[in-house]
Amino acid sequence: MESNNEVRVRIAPSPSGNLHIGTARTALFNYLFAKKNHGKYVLRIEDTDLERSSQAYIDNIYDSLKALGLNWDEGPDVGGPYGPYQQSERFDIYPKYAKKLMDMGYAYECFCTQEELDAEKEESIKNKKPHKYSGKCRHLSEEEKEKLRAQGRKPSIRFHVPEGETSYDDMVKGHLHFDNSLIGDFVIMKSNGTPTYNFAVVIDDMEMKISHIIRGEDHISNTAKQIMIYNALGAEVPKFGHLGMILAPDRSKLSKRHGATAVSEFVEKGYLTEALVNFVALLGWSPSDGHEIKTLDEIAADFRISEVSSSNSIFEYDKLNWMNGQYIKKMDLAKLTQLVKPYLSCYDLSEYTEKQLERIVEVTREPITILSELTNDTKYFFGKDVEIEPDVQEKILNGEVAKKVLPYVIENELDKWDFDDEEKLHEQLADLRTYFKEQHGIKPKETMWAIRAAVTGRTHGADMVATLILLGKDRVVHRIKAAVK
RNA sequence: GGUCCCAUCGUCUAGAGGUCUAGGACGCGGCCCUCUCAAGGCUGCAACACGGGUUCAAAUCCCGUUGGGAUCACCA
Repeated sequence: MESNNEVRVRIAPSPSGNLHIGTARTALFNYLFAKKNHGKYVLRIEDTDLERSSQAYIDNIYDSLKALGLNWDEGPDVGGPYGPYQQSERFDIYPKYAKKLMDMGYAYECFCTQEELDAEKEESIKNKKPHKYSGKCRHLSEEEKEKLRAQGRKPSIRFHVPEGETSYDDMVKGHLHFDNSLIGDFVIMKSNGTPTYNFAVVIDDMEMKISHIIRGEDHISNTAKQIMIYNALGAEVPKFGHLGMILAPDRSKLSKRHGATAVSEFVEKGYLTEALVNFVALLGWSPSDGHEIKTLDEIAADFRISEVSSSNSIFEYDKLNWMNGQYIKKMDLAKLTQLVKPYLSCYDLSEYTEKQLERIVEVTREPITILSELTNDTKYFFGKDVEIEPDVQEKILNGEVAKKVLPYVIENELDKWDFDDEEKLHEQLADLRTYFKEQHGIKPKETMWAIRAAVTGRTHGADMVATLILLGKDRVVHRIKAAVK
């Protein structure tokens, strides 16, 4: 009895593209549900459509899921008691069930050609009637079937939809019901001998003992069909829960033209997987304590599927960016430095030691929101010379303040500055500010601007003391002298 | 078009008949801090789609309207 109560959920992506952020959210909610209920979380690859599936996409799905921390208990790579976990390796089991259904009178062979089906469809559209398969092959005699077969026709197998109503209690939407008379007899086995999606999922979920199915609400209409198959097979119907969709800001389906859609694309852009998971969890779910920055484990402990919002939610970058920034600020420095390196590949990293690189990341990480910003934000650390922004040249370096400050610094300060001692240099700069404020009435801010402009070519950037020390005396002297010329 | 789902600030949401002159977060404005950009602290702006009911009382329940979404394949 114990095994019957075990919570088993699954995520069943189809490898016809990289792992979509929406699929990632579905995976996350399944994972959370499994964790919260001490159940198993299964990964199944639905590659029934061999034409569109590829190994590269399968690898992308594995990598993305792992990067997000959504590790599965059973799956194609790790195995498990109910394998295989890849549909293309399960092709021999579906016909058995199809035959069983036919023997019991729940399914029948359909010899209609695509053309005939299309004609039927057009006819009903013309008559403004909702389209639905007529069921004309339902009562073919053995002789008729033989005749059709002799013509070389390969039959598909259709499920005979019973009369009445199909209903169930959705874990997030509540009670749902469907009028069976609106559903035509649907194909479960294609004429080429492979199962259709609706059939394969049911067989697989049944054999894999899936207890709860959490998925996007685009599957609601499939649910009726699937429940009918479970019932025909005399199998226990799992519990269903349908999540609202993630929409783009224009309320359409999230697609390429809105920017990144695959988890791997977000990662390439410089989003941290921890932030991605956290953000996506907040689409439809909210923490009971109001504290939104949470680890996967914390979210799992607080997760209740019944409290998930049943409406769609819009994917806005503002909050994702903010959250990503929060994670960047808090992340372990050594780890972050490694993550950042790919974005710094255009520079000669050998100019600095590993420790110094870490320091560069440490002092530049503060204002950034995505990792890729660091490419530009660390630019002035590299190379002997620095590129001065036109605006900075004009407004700062050509200004009166710079003309006073910079020569003074060259004359009286550079040799005194302590490039090895952060505290001392900090004081020396503070003294310099005080000096110009008292002697020339120049604001502290402006004094620093002049130096910053000369050394970094910009008006803002990392902490000045840290920057000077990192750059080192040679570069600083060179750059300040170059600026006064 | 048929069917189904959904509807609180711009966005994500809290809210399960009275505690709501509707709370939080992001974003936006202001102030403080400050060598800059940030961060942090304080603060301001901003929503119950509309119309009917039910009830002493409705953001919360019911009906309708409108709007949005999904789905109607031998794709998954």
